[in-house]
Formats: sequence, C-alpha cells, structure tokens
Amino acid sequence: MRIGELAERAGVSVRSLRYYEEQGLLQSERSASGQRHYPEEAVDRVVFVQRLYAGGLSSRTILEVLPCVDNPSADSADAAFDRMLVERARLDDHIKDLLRTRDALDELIELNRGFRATV
Amino acid sequence: MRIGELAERAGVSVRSLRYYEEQGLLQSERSASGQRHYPEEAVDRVVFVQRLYAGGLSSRTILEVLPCVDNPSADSADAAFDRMLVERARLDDHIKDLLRTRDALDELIELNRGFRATV
DNA sequence: CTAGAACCTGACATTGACGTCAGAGGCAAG
DNA sequence: CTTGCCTCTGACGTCAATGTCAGGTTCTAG
Repeated sequence: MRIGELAERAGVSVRSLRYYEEQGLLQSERSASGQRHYPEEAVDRVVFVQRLYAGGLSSRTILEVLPCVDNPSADSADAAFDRMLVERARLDDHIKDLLRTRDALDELIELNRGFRATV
Repeated sequence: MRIGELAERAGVSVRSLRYYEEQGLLQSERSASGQRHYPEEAVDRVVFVQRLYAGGLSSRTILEVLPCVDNPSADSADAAFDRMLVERARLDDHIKDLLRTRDALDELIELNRGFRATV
C-alpha cells in the first residue's frame, strides 16, 4: 500500500510516517518513481511504534528496542533486551507517579465537593 | 525565605520559580531591593504545581484549577471545579493508555525471554 | 571594606515530534 | 489529455518548560 493508506489505517499523519523512516523505525520499498510502498505488516508496526511513543520512549530509544521485535533471537537482541527492561521500569515509575497525581486530584475534588455541598 | 532556598526545598530550579510567577502560579512579596520572598506554604504550593505538571497539565490549565486550591468556596471555583474533573478524567485515560503500553512491553519481554531461554 | 554568593531583568537557545508550505512530479478516471 | 488527488524532497515553524548567558545589583561573612 502507499503512504496515504498506511497513514489512515494506522491513524497517524503522512508526515509522521516519513519521520519514522528518517529515524530508522520504519522501512519502505520504493517504486521506480520513488514512491513508498508498504506491506500489510507495516500497519501493526506503526501502531506499535505509536504505543512506545505514548509510553514516553524517544525515537532513539525505540530504535534501540526494535531488534526485540524484528528478530528476538538471543545474539542480536542483547542490548535491546536490556534496554527494554530499563524502559519497562521507567514506565512503571512514571505510571506510579501519575497515580499519585490522580490521587492528589481526587483529594482536592473531594475537598471541594465538601465545600460545595454545604454552601 | 528567598528564591534559592525555596528552589532547593521544593526541588526545582530558580528559573522555574520565576517562570511559575510569570505564569501566575506563584506569588511573592518583594523586598525593598526587589528580591522575592516566600512564606513556608510556598514549598507545598510549588510541590503541588510540579505534581500537576507531571500529570500533563499545562501552565494555563493549572492556573484555571488553582482557585480550587486557594479558595474552595462554591462561587469562585465553579469553572475551576469543572476543569478539575475534566483533567482528572483525562489523566485517568492517559494512565490506562500507559498501562496498555506496559502490557505490550511485558508481552514482548516474555516473548524474548522465551527465545533467550531456548537458545 | 571587600570578596563571593545570591539575586535581578531580559533575552536568546534547546528539545522532539511533528505541522505546514513550496515547488515539482506521478497516477487513475473520464 | 487533463483534472484532481497523491506523493516526493527540503526546509522552516511550533510549542512549552526550562537552560543559559549577559550585565548589573544586593546581601553576607570575615
């Protein structure tokens, strides 16, 4: 499929796909005229990359982790595997921090509900 | 206390404190020579603001919510209260999304562990 | 009194994942 | 063949919280 269809199906902009390629996160075949063509699997790939971005990983970090996706055989993915564990831990910490923030908001909401009920 | 002490005690940079003031998130008394002075409560204030930043709220949004902190009486904090509920929901969605990302990472980790064990 | 922190304002720099625009070529349908 | 949509490269714009630097004032300890 061409870039427009991939963008739509994966729910990202065409600009983003070109950016992913520039960062080495996504490959494409080029037609004679230079247009990018992608296989079906590219959709899942892009969705997964988006998911990692959502988790706060940078392009560079995603690039480091991708060997675990593309070729999870022991030798090639050693550093990638370690990196993945690190990022998993970082994400876990981040989630815990957000939960604390949510709790703080809940406290404040309850406090305000109290005031609003009595007035 | 002066700005340096507040920065250290709240765990932020002096630059950030000046920025918060610029955004209306933090007030200060000025000495005759123009130096900022803060009461004890400023520490908690700054920590709380940091917490909201961590939750993904922008300066402008934090500003909108602060009436619920400063004066949780019904009349003044109406819009602020609504805004707080909205942000609470947004944060909750974000957390759920991050949990999905963590699950995806966990799956990938398990998959790779499998490969690494057999080889 | 003096050296060295700490503070002031103002302004430009940074970072990263994009948005957006320009100028040009490619492709399917009528 | 042409109209209109898709794609290409390249480059500059964005946003937000903060870093950083310059040039100058103020406070504090000795």
